[in-house]
Amino acid sequence: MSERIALPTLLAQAKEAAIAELHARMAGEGFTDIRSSHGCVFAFIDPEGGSRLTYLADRSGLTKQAVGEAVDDLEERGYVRRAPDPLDKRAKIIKLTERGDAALATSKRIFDEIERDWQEQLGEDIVVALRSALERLRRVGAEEPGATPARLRG
Amino acid sequence: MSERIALPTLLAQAKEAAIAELHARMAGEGFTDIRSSHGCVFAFIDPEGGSRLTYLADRSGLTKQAVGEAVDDLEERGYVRRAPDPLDKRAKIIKLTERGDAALATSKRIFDEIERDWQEQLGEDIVVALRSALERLRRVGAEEPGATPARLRG
DNA sequence: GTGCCTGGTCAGGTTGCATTACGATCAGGG
DNA sequence: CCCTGATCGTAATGCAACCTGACCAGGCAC
Repeated sequence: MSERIALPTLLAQAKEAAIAELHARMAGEGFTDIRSSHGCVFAFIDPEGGSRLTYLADRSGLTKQAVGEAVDDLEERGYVRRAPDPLDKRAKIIKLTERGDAALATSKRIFDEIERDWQEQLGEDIVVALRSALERLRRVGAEEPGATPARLRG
Repeated sequence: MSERIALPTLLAQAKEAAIAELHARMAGEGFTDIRSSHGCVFAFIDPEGGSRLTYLADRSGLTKQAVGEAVDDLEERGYVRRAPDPLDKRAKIIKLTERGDAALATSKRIFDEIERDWQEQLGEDIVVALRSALERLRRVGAEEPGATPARLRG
């Protein structure tokens, strides 16, 4: 109780804990080669039709180069593949492979599980309040001129 | 509304927003040369008697080398200095200079201001609930075997 | 003393980004 | 139909913020 810990510190620790938990459980289910930096792909890719690199970069707030590296990595590991875009010969569509699809589904399930675990440990109302507060914060932040860097997940 | 955004993403965005705001305001008050990576020092140093490098490394969850680099940087910029430890000739005590003290005080004030801003935008009860939830999460997390990586602030 | 532990530093490597520059393609006038 | 300018992805390069491993000086126990 002695010291009031700064909010960003608390936010960062909570995020770190959740991400670490995610990767631990992903590894436990056989996805041992997925790293946080792949999050910019999984978090925003269209599971059905795939997405363009530029789209993923926009959404994640990273540069095309950074996302391109993540895609290279995921392609090597068999989670995605690059297909030509029939509408634009410059562009490529990044699509999930079967394995990539499984990884995405698993990660989504684990996120839900973690949130439920937190609810059990803290009480459902508290976690609901936490989510609600963060979502509101996101909305008011989006309206401001500074814009959001976005990022995350994996 | 369509998609439920993962909690870690929300946490990360909130943290990012707060940290960016902190540095913007710090710069506005003349502290233009403080970066996030200096946080491991400011967040855990004893403002009165100073702290050892090893202590800061422990608390922040970083290696001695990483914290040492931050200290080097802050020393060059005049925020801290290394003094010999009278109790142990191997050790050095990292102490805030006058300027470092001012920077720490300013950052604390700004953190409070940001939290109050959030309260105005979202409602006081919501931010109080947010803080409370994060603090509880921290406490249950600390009890687990995985331990906390800690980190942050600046 | 001898031997082990600990505080800090030095050297070198990796990761995750950014900036700049580029060839290929598209889209819209003249 | 070509020319201009924007856009898609890539390549090269650099840098910040970390890490691991090796080391020395000093403390501590026997």
